[in-house]
This record gives sequence, structure tokens and C-alpha cells, in this order.
Amino acid sequence: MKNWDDLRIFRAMAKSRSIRAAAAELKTTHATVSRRVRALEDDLGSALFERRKEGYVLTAFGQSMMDLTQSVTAGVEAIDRLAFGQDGSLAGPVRLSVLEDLYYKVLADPLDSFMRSHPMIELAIETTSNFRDVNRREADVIVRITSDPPEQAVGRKVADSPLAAYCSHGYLRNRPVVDRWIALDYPPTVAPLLNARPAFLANSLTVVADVLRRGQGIGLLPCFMAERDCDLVRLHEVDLIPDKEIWTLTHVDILHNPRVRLLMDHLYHAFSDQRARIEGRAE
Amino acid sequence: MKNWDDLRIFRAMAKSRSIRAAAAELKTTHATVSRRVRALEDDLGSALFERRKEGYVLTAFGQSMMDLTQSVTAGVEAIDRLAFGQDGSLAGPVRLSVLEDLYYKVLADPLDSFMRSHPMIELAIETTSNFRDVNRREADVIVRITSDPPEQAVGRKVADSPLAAYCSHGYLRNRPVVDRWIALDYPPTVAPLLNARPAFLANSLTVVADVLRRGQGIGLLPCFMAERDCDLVRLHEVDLIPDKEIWTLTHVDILHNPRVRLLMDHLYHAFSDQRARIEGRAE
DNA sequence: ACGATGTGGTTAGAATTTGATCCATGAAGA
DNA sequence: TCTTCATGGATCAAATTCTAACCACATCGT
Repeated sequence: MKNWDDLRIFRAMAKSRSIRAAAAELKTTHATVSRRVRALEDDLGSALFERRKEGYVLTAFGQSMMDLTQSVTAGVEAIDRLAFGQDGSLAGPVRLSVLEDLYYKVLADPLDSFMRSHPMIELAIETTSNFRDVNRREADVIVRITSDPPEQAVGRKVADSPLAAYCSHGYLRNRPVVDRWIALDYPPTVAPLLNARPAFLANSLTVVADVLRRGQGIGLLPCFMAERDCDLVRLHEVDLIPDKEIWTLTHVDILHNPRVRLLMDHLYHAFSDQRARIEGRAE
Repeated sequence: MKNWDDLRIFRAMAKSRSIRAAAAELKTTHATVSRRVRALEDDLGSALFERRKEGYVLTAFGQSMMDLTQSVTAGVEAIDRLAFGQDGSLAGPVRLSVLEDLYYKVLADPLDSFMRSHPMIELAIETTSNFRDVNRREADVIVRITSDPPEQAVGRKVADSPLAAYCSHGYLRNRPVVDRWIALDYPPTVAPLLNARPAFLANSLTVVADVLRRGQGIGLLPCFMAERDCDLVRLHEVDLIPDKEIWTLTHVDILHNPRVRLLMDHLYHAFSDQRARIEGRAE
């Protein structure tokens, strides 16, 4: 292989199946991607993609290539982690991936103080709804809400995240005989313990919380979302429903990087301070 | 990592510990190697080499990097093999690695006819004294004289390569009471079964054969080296000594490449035709 | 039907990388 | 001691690569 870097382009291209999308991911232009892919095909002597009107599709050969490229990618990622872990400086970047709702409800203040305490650290917060993989070093530290923490990562469980039933003050005052059920459609879709009928379905915590605040009905939310929300009231007639756990995770290779260390410790403290509320034991 | 290709440069550099040597291996200039290594160090944030007056020495970090780079390299090599195996064309390159003496004594004519039969194939013969590794794709096909063929490779044992005792006609005519022993110093250094005293030691088959032809004494040679040599006579009072085996090998990934196929078959036939002589059963 | 958007391809000019050359240094040999 | 050789650094012209800007085409929503 003449230029190993072409594998990086090929990989992005195979994933996105589009020259322009790959270019965006690689922070370059589609002309470059096009040229490099062609060069790689020339070098290898066989076509990697079939140019169809629907887009680029991997040939059988391209598929085999992709499989082998995985191992190369894994190696490069291990190298990146090694280099990052090696970096003993307090000045520099750390990337944190966290669910957006968790950021607003739990981590906004602690992270604000973290940045004030360590002004040399460049904290990059990536709030996202889908979870990221620490292995791939898309983030250095991730706060994950999950039932089974992945084995590759290291870190601690910082809290349970049970569900509880909430509604607005207004709804509680004029509560109907048959409750209106505002459901979050991620498993477990708990059958309501109340006398209720489905009224609304959403796949976003934020949306469910908003609908509840508007007095549309009763629904389940993780306690960290609702427990200190003045507009929402918890219905204590419904018990806490154990659900997921909150973990703070990083990769073992970069655990000894001082910036990662500091951020992890800070997060541990932040969750420790708010654990009672997050687990619905406050009030 | 910004540029995966820098790993290729780093690897060459770590192996040769010299900018110029690495540049030669990579078929580029020392200026480029110097720049790329520096860029990689910049990117990773730590020094890979210590610049000493004796040359470049890997730092501890560089050593860890080298370990991880191995896995990347293995992946790229697998890709190269895949691409080569994929290539279904009869026109193109095949590289053969063979011990120089074996080329002259056994393969010169068969390979000549091979090239005449398949003029579109670009045959690259690399004669060498040290053996190459098929895994690394430094050669596509290798003819190896060994006692234990490596497991990764595929191919056949094409002959045994026993040793026999030889001397020149002149030496035989005026043979002394105590023979002069011309020894090849690769194991097994068989103790002479004759009444002989050491007179000469060399590590090259060619040199031993030459000294024997000059009538300097008696020595052991693989039969393929001496059996049809007009200047040498075999001493039948000494039995054949089983030694190594001759294997024709390639990698499973490229076995189905038609050029490799043809070359392997041709080699099989060549050895089959000459097997009696190579194994010392001719006359 | 129409514009808006997204796709990949092409090309000129800009930016970067590369390669040939010269230089200073240090080691090995005569 | 002097010569020779190989090393790495520095420099600047040459080559390559990248970018930005177009183009043609297809799809989608109005």
C-alpha cells in the first residue's frame, strides 16, 4: 500500500457511502475524497465501490477491505489513546460526552465550576441523545445511562436512575377519574399502575417533561429530570421504578491523564452531592 | 491521528534507527522522513525518539508506539495480500524469493522457461541468503530450505535436501591418509565419519563448494549443490545425511491469484523433475 | 412546474509537501 | 593528522495536493 492514510478516507467513505458526507467527517472536501479513493483503488488494483445512481456501494472486495480496515482502525485508536494517556500536561483538551438532559439537570453547575477551577483545561462537552463509544475515542469521558456498562471501559456507577410518576400542579388539582398517560417509548414501557389511558407518546425525555408541565397528564420520568422541577409533582402513590444506572466512564489507557483524572473526580463529587435527588430519595 | 501514513514512516524509522536509512527503505528522501517524524511527534504530543549523537533511539513512549504499530502493520499487510489475491489478471508482477545457490543449481532453467511461457507475467526474483517471510509480503512465493515450515504459509514440501560428502577428482587421486575437512558452519555441524582433521570453515555453500573444487579437501554439501557438478565427486563410503527439506510456499490469501498459481505449479514440476538428483538418488 | 437541496465530477489557482542540494558534524581508516 | 564517509539539518525550486468554485444531474416538497 502506497499511502496508509488512504485507509482513513476509505473507512469514512464506506461508512457514509457518500463522497460529500465522508469529506465532512474528515474535515476536507469531496474533491479530495474522490481523488484519494480513486488513488487507493488504483493502488490495490480493484474497485472498492460501485458507482450507482443511488450512491457509492461497497463491492464484495470493498466489503472484505472494510473488515480488514477495522483491525487497522482499532490499532490507530489504541495509539491515539496511548498518546493521550501519555500526555501528562494539565493544559489541553478533554472531551466529555453526556446526555443533554443530564447535563442541564445535574452537570451544568458542577462543570461550570470545573472550568473555573482549571482554566487551562479545554473542556469540550458533547451533549447527545445517542451514546458514544469511549473505545473509539470520540470522547475521553462519557457519562452514560445504561443497564450494563461495557467491559472495555473503566469507571464507577455514580447513581441509580429510577423512574417515578409526575404531573403538574394544575393537573393534580383537576385530576380526572381516568388518568391521561404520557408515555416515554423507550423500554421498559411500564404498564401504568394507575387507572389511565394512553394520551401521548414521545421518544425524548425533554418532550415528555414539557408535556407533563403543561398539565396534559401523568407520566414516568427519571428522578434526575423531575425531582427539583417546581412545575412537576411526584405522585407518591406510585412507587419508584428501578430502571437504569448512571456510570461515569473512561478508557483504561487514558485514565492516568491528569485532565481525565480531574474531570472524573469532579464528576464523582457532583453525582455524590446530588445522588439523593437523582435516586428520588430527596424531599 | 491526523495522518495514518506517518505510521509507515515511523515504523521504518524505528527499525533502521536512522533517517537516511528509513528514507532509502521508503524510497523517499531524508528530508521528508525527518519532517514526517516531527509532525507525528507534534500530533501525538510526545517525543518518539531521542536524538543522540549515536543516532535516533526510541523513547519508552516510542517503544509502546512501536508495539501498537505492529498490529496496524499486520492489518495493512493483510490488506495488501487481499488486494493481490483479488487481482485475477495474468498480466502483472509476482515476486519469488529463493536461495541464490538453489536458483543457480535447480531453478534457473525452469524459471527461464516459465518466463517464456508467460510473457505477460513480470517475474521478480529475489535471491538472498537470509530467508524472507511470506507473511510480510516481501515476496509472493518463497522457496525455503528449512526443517520446520511456518504454519501461516501454505505450500508443499517439494524435496528432501540431504547432505553428502564431496571432493574434487584431483583430491581423490592423491587422497591423504588423514582427510582435510572442509566444514560448513551451519547446524548440524556433523562430526566427520572419516579420519579427517578440520582444514577450513565457511558459512556459505558457494564458498565451500569452490574450496572443494580446488581440491582442498572433503566436505559436506547438499546434494542439489554438488550432484551434477562435473568437478566434484561424491564419496559413497559416507552415507547420505538427512538434513533440511525444501518447501515451496505462499500465503493462503494470494494462493488463488492466477500468477501465483502458475508459478507454484511450475515450481512443483521443476522440483518433481529434479527430485532424484536433489535427494542424492541420481547417477 | 418550480425552486431548493443534495449528490458527484471537473478544473484553475493556492497551499502544502516534497526532493535536490549544500552544509556542519562526528566517526572510522589510512 | 588528514581523508573519507555517513549522518542530520536547512533551504528553495519543483511537484503534488488541496481547496474553492463551478457544473450537471437527481430527488423532494411546494
